[in-house]
Amino acid sequence: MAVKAFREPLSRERVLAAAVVLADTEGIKALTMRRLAADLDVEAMSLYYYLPSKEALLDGVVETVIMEIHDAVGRLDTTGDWRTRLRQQFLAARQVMLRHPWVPGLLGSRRIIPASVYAYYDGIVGTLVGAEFSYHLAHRALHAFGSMPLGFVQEIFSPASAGGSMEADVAEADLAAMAEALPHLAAMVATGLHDVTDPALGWCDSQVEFEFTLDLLLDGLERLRG
Amino acid sequence: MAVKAFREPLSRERVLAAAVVLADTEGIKALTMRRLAADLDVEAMSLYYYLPSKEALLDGVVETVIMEIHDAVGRLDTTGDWRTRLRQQFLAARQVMLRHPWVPGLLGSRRIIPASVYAYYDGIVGTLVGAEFSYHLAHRALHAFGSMPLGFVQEIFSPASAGGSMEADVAEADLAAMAEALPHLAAMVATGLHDVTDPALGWCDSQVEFEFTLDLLLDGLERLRG
DNA sequence: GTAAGGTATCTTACGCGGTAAGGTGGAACA
DNA sequence: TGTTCCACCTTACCGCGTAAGATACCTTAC
Repeated sequence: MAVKAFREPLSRERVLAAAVVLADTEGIKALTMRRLAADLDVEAMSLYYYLPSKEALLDGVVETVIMEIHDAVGRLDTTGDWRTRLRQQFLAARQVMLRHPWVPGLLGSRRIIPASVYAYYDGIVGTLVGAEFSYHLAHRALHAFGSMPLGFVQEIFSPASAGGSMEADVAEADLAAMAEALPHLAAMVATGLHDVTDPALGWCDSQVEFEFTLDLLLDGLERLRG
Repeated sequence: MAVKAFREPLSRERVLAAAVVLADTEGIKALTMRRLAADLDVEAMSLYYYLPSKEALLDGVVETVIMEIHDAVGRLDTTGDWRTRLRQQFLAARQVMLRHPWVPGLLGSRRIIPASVYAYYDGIVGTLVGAEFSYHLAHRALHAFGSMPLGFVQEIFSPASAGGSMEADVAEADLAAMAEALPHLAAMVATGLHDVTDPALGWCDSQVEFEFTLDLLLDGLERLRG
């Protein structure tokens, strides 16, 4: 008689957690129902006992990561003025996103936004109006922040799934030819574009770039405040 | 004898143009090889004579839209200071994007960036350094702009494919319950969030929001310039 | 003990997706 | 009159999400 291989029973949480791990380790494209089931030592259709569809799975995965951000933000201390608090908060979110570089793309494809996102943004509005922002300006601020509260910015060059940095691309291309066709970009690159230690969430999305843009916005809003 | 139905021969350009039209009219999900072929009165595999893969098709489609932006920007007059020029330019790009609301999502999923994008950004750098920006600040500016040169911003709420506006969502939900769980957001909505005439590229991505954020960035950069 | 019912998982099968491999008709050229 | 090449078609495969239903196991009731 073979030893019965007991396995942890499934659950919505276990499935979602495994989905996040799978996306983290092998990319979002590897996240298929069959593959996820295999990772859980189960058949694909068994997942449908806990999730009605793949769309629901992806929604759940997004929600899982949002919760991770929410938790990270909740652990921050809440002393300091509005700028300090939001700055800390967005940077903490960014640390979470760096662990899940496939989230921005996925988030952009969702049709419905989990309630936890609304709760998260509600807190941001609370911080702003608590600092004498009008609701009107707070609303504008939310738009201006874009995806920064969630820890990322739209990156045109080299999305998360790409391995190559611009430096690599440039190295591949003929630099001389580039100087001819793209004189200004070539000059910019030549002027020492980066030290390139932290490609992180896409091309050039280093800590300093994120912070620069964030501060640009915070400064501008500070001037309009009150 | 049946009348021979002559049809325009295929070409890469014709395929790409048809793909853009298909995505515009029925959404990016309808853009499959079989469906696109059917629209062109051809079998799916025939497309592979002009394009090596679906990925290449999508790359080509993106490139097609970039060219459309490039052309629109090329028709603008180039008098005025750097702010005026870039502002005009980004707003012109936005008009193109409004015709192709599926592009932001698609662009985010591309692995390689068409050369035309680099050419386009080269012009922006040219404008900036021509206005006494250092290359360093010009680089920062490019990052700060994010996807604005291409005419859109990262929209967390309600991506392009979604039909619902936040107002609709809010109307569906119990407003009283929302006031309880999300007091600040509820207050913001109550304060008359929008007139909601132009949902356009996603939730609240109205012209005024786009311009507000753009001006916030341009103002900040102007202060750092020179 | 056994029958009934519910819970969690598996089996099978379908239609649709991208695309590999190779076929075919006609025009161009020898 | 072949031969070649171009443009398009036919067939087929595998992986995907998932509908429908079977099945093993565990309770609970009698």
